[in-house]
Amino acid sequence: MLWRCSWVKQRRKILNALSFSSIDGQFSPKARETGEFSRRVALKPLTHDDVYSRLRESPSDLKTLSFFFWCAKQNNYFHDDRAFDHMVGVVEKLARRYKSVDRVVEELRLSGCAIKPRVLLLLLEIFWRGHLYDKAIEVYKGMSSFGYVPNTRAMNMMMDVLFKYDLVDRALEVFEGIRVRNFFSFDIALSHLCSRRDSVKVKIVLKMMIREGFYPNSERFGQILGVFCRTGCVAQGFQVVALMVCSGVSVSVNVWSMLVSGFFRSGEPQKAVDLFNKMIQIGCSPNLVTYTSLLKGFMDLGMVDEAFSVLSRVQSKGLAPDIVLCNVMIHTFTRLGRFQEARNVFTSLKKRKLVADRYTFASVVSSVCLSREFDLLPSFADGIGTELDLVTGNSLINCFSKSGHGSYALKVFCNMSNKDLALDCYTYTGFLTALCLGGAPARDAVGIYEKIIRKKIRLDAHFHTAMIDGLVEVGEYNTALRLFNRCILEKYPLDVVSYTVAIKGLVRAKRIDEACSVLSKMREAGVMPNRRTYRTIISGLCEEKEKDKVKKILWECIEEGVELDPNTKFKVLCLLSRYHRDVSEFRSVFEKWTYNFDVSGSCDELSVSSG
DNA sequence: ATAGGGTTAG
Repeated sequence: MLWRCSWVKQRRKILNALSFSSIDGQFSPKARETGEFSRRVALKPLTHDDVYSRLRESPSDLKTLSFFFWCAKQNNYFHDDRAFDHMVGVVEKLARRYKSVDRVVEELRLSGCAIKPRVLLLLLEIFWRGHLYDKAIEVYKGMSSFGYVPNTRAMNMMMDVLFKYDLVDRALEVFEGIRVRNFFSFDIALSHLCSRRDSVKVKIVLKMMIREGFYPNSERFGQILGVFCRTGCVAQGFQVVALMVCSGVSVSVNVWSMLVSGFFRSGEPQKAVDLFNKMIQIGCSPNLVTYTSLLKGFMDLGMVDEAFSVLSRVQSKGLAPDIVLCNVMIHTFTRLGRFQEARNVFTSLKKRKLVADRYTFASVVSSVCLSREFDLLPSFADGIGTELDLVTGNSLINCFSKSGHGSYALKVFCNMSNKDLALDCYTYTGFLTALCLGGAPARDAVGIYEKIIRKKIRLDAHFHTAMIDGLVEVGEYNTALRLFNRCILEKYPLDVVSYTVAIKGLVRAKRIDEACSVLSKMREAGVMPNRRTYRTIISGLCEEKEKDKVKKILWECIEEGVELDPNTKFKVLCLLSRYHRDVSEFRSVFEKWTYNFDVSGSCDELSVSSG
């Protein structure tokens, strides 16, 4: 833990170095009362080396512990890390022998050691340092049953333990219960809340901390800034930078880079660019990380030209791309459908003396999958046996199942399950897709789907949609729609794709009226239909020659400003052109359509390349 | 405990 390395430790070192302990040890009457230890030690100055060798030589664990407590009681003597670390093994043995902490304390008492608050506090600290958190909790509980009110230090430790056990609410209860919070109270809370990326609680605790007159150290400041920038609270990040300046922490390139990516993440590219210019203005030169943030930021917002200008800037600066930048480039080219260029970056890694990592692998797998160059897959099969992380595994499962290599996909899934990874909805979605495409009986797939739901992990719309779509694709319309309706009832997350898939099922089942009612239901639920939704329902209606319904939905589509694909437009034209009155009603719309046909017939291609 | 990066459905 970092917080031990601060000035408290320094102070102890100084005090110990000054050897006040020797004077106290010799003349304090209390020391004489403690018997054996005092007679042996008190005459000499109490040094860390001395204490350590005595701790090691001590014949019984109980005696060792009593001696440890006795030393700690001496004025201005503070145990060093070595002594504490040694005691971890000792108390571990005692706890094992006596089963419970209460019994250890009782045995201590029987052996003549007075049980004072300080004793329990030290015991707590030993367990805490030794990561024996269950025992630490026992000591803490024991304190109150002895009638001691835990002090700030004890409560700090307990809060830390509760955070480590993921008991955030209880940890914060302890935090709030600390009457006089010190720097460490805040620092521990902030460090845990930062690693949990809980920007809301970080905000609250940081405010309290400053109100009570403390400032985070530079490392914690950086962490806090990182959390705000990553969670879309860049405005707060900005305020944190102001605080850093006030408390004398230097604003490094890292800080600027974080803010740049933070502004992009919050969808404010102009502010990111302004900041970038500002940093140059004040003489802080951007590095590869800053450029990578810019590149990624522009790409995420579809500002392709700007993104490429960043690349040429990197080139003109003579900066050699590192593996992260190369990974971003592979990803960028893939998203633009420029698969060959993505491949070129990948093959250039060797020349650049860079080593591909799991990010590279995951991006390349997805690139191969999107480019449908499945013949490259066998080379990935080697990866199945190797160390897979969650994302790479997910990427592989997805790629294998889409390319009809269901058995490989299942192999990866099994591999991941055996590895004690926290499988997420990507994994389960890929798994279900592999099952459905691999021809598993619908009933089995649904059974597994329901089992996964019962796991109570966070599932998203993709997951449910994959199952429903899988059923639609094998013609199990009734089951598919039953699951879809249950999703609505249970308020499972559903998105445009989910509704579109359900409409597809209804269209295929020739239940056109129900398809139309799902369309209006989705609007009521606040989910707006997109081009694919309209394409699905309008093609269905055209096939059924439902002229009037086509007209109604076409108007809605036009009103919502959704542009149909050429294929669907053609179907509509075919159906309606037979009726003069309808043609005249839509004349202006149709004219625009035919104009667009002439200008660009490659509408679909564009939509593919933009993801 | 990390300044920047990777995976999904029609």
